[in-house]
Amino acid sequence: MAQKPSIPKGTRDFSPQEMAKRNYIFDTIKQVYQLFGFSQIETPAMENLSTLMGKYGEEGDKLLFKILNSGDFLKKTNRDELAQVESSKISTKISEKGLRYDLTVPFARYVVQHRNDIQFPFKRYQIQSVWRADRPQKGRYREFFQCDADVIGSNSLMNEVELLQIIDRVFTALNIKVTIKINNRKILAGIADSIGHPERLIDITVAMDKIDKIGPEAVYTEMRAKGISDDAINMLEPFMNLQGNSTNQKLNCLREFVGDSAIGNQGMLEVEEILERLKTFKLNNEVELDLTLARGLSYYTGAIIEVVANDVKMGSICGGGRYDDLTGIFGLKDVSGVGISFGADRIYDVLNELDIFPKSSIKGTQVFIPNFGKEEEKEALKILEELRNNGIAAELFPSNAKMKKQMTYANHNNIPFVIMAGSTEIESGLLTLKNMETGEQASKSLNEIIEMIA
RNA sequence: GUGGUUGUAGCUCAGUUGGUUAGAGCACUGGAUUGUGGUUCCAGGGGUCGGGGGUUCAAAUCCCCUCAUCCACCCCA
Repeated sequence: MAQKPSIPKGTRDFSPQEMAKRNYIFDTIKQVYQLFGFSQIETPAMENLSTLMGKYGEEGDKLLFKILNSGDFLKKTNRDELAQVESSKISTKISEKGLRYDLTVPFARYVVQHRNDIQFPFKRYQIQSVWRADRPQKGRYREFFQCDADVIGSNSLMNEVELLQIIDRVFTALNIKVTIKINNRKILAGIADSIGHPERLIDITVAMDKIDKIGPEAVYTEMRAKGISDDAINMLEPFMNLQGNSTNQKLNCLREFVGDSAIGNQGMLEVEEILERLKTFKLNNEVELDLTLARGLSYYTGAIIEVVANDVKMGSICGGGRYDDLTGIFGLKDVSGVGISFGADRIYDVLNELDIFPKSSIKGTQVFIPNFGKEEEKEALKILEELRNNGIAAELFPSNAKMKKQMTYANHNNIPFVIMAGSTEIESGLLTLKNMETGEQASKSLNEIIEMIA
């Protein structure tokens, strides 16, 4: 048993059937991205650690997979440091690269590096795997695919609106009912401002975010533990009970509250404009202003977006937001970007749980031809060629195995039609077509068969 | 990082208060059926019971350690 091979925790193999389903998701997303004028790029699986560190907050840094330097990496450390046994101190000496944690930061790096070749605003999409050293559980993997679309080099809120439309279209195409939650970091900053804790923005919002799960009292307790004063907590109370109110009610409450905070006001105006512009379009899913939506990634500065499936219990299946200064860290100032990311693996799990993968998404070989031997094979190859020329996916068994074995192969691979081309068929000129679902057989010419299946 | 769950055949799992040679279904191989799969019947191959240690005349079963796994929290896609 100890000899059994395995793969690292949180990673997965994908069987042919699973790949067909996954490709259906990727293709759907790709199609919508292209429809909105985004073009594709790819970046390496690994980045320099200096590119990745410090971009995702304290939690994020811990979850980075680091790659050990090649060669005798311990040479560069000195004995005193090693003796301290503090991995955080020596890790920078023995590891200079890491696996990418998301696609947004590598993209920001890409933009800075290729700024001379890019015509702004730059609309790119990217579908690649990312790695996080999290503990796996339901809907959470250590290696998973993100499908990102970002617009960089444009402040216009039209980008936010378009991204929301993309989200709506993708989930409509996939037949998943979702709630699109939006908020704005500037509103959260305004709230933190107004209660006199501008520096505790993240702590406050992360705690508020949990109100649905743990209730108001527990939220207050957590805030007190983080050093938020009772006065400030009291001021926050009206927000705790907004859940479920209409967007207008939320905005009204907010207007009173952050009216004298410049940044809060700005955020409110942005949200209002986005919602106003969205009215032009008929969306199939609800867009909800969720003032407790925070998102931990530290680079967001404006709009933030999160999508949850209505009918399945699962973490967010899509998220995103605006980041004003991500490229600034790499030396390109004043370039604002906004993007979204679909979690393909969670979407897969949702589709599976709801059992709504369309049958057409898992279509494989249409026609199977058993191999009857050297002589018959020649004829079969001609038929095969003709079928393929007509766009019909077809295959011939590579060797003259037993009929039972060959039929089992066709059955196992869900191939709907089998064409028998043995000596009797070759003599008569008519082929035997077997429908594997009904078991019926009929003599037909190749042309008739092609017409029927194509 | 914190808390819990479960480890028995390729897969899903039975296995009584510790007691002969550890079982079933599915899958696989062969046959009934040498040109017909999915249904049926017959036969067969497959296991250091996660690993190590302990208690006992005797351990899959009890105890300790360890590894793995899944789930929840945290965080997120």
